[in-house]
Amino acid sequence: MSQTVDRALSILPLLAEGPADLGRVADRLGVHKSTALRLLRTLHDHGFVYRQSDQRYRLGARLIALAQEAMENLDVREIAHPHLVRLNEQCGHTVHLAVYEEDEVLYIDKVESRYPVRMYSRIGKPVAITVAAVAKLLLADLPEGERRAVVEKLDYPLYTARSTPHADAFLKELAKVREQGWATDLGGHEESINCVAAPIRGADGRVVAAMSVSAPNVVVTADELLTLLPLVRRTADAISGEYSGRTPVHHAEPQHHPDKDTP
Amino acid sequence: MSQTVDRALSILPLLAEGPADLGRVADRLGVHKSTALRLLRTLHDHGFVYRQSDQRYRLGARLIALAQEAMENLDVREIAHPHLVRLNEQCGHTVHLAVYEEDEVLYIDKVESRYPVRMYSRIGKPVAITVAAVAKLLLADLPEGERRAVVEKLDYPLYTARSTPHADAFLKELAKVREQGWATDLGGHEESINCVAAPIRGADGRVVAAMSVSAPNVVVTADELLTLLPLVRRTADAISGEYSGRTPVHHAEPQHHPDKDTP
DNA sequence: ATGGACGTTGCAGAGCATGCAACGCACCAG
DNA sequence: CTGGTGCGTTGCATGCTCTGCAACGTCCAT
Repeated sequence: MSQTVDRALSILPLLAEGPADLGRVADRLGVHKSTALRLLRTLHDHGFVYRQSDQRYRLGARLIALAQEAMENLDVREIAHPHLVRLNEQCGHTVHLAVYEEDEVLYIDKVESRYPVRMYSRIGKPVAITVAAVAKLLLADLPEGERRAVVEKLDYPLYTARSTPHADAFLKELAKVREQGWATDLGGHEESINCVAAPIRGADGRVVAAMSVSAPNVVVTADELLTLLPLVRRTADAISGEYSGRTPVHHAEPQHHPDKDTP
Repeated sequence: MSQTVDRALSILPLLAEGPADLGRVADRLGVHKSTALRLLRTLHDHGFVYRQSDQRYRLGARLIALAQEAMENLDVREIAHPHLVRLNEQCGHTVHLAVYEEDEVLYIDKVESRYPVRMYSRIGKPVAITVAAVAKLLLADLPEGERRAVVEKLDYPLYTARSTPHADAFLKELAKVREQGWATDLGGHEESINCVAAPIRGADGRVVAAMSVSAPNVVVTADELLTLLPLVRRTADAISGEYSGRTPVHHAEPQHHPDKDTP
């Protein structure tokens, strides 16, 4: 809508690929160098880009700080975190928390597995939306029309032989997931990794987030993982209760939340 | 430099404080509602802001994803991480990694204490620059002129009785730190928390990052913490060596880095 | 009903971003 | 030393694009 801002914002994903010099930025934007320079300067003044010693531009610190604030403000995350930790203490596996936002599903919290074999994922990274168990739960709860629209325009990469192959299959899966109130990903993203997930609901019953437990085959089989389902669901329900204000919050675990930072 | 972009970017920190509606954004920016609307729309199209169900605007998912990429691109972080983990395994305390960037010092990695009493801090949050041990190391290494300039324009909040009170004291402290090659924060930020920190240097000897071990008094006294200094310095030196390409990288620990994400 | 609060749209005017060309600078090769 | 090339930077005139206004639609509370 606003050309100048549009161009400026386009610089950021570009720099996310790695540092770039002025000429490169100008080229990629399709504008004159002087134009790119002024945009970069403005971004720089706000701390969104940083000029490293070799004069090339990188993404800046303010961006990281802002994103962190954005996550802190997600109150589901704050409420859920102790529950995720407790679940991890009980089962030992990696626990994820994810939300849906405009065609993307995104991890907003994670507790690492206590087993030596861990999986790689990261907070803030968009999830493989067509296969992830948490994504299924979040999409399954969208209103019919929006769900169809989103599902239609997705790509369906075949990560493995068990990946969701196309929109139709995905819609069927979503229907099943909505029906049963939980979801799995059995080797759909990586052959050897299984997940089981449950939804977190707000006061109005809408799914506001989803959580999952993931573990590689070498640690537990899919069947064994499924035996954790009741526990996962109970945890998710507990979070739902607290989030929607139904459950009085009982601080069971050693809390640590004076809002201060320390070196 | 560019008015439009400038205004648009100013919206983001504003939204970081919490969700805001159109009128509020327009007021805070000092522009007409229609102007604010168009800026917000542009930000929205790029995923930097998100419109929640009550029509108010929040920071969006792309921002989080971008910041994550920005951090991944910091190669010090990648190299340092396994070392930080190992250090944490050895001493059990919270380990931090921080860098300096344009008048700010910022945590870019953290390994949580294994003791039940933890401290609160977060990756991405600017550090209390006048007292943090890592900040002292990073500032101490700036060129004379820049260091003075930065130190002069800082605020010196008195978090505790031991906080650095003013610029002069800080300059003295920095001189000492530069001299000895390591730094501490003994209750300067929070009365009961002590830190000991060491610098990580690039091939040219410049300090590129700093790491610290922090622990509350109730777990170890300041003196006990200081006995960890050699270990902290060795760790920092190991990272320096690897970062500057002097040390052949030996993958000692169970690595887990297929660049994929999983639910 | 009716007023107010809020988001949205079309429009005309001008403020502001744009591209150009010229400059400064570092680096390299001759 | 000198000419050349590749970079970032600056001043300026042109006109595109952003701006504020006013009017409209909607929702909600009075």
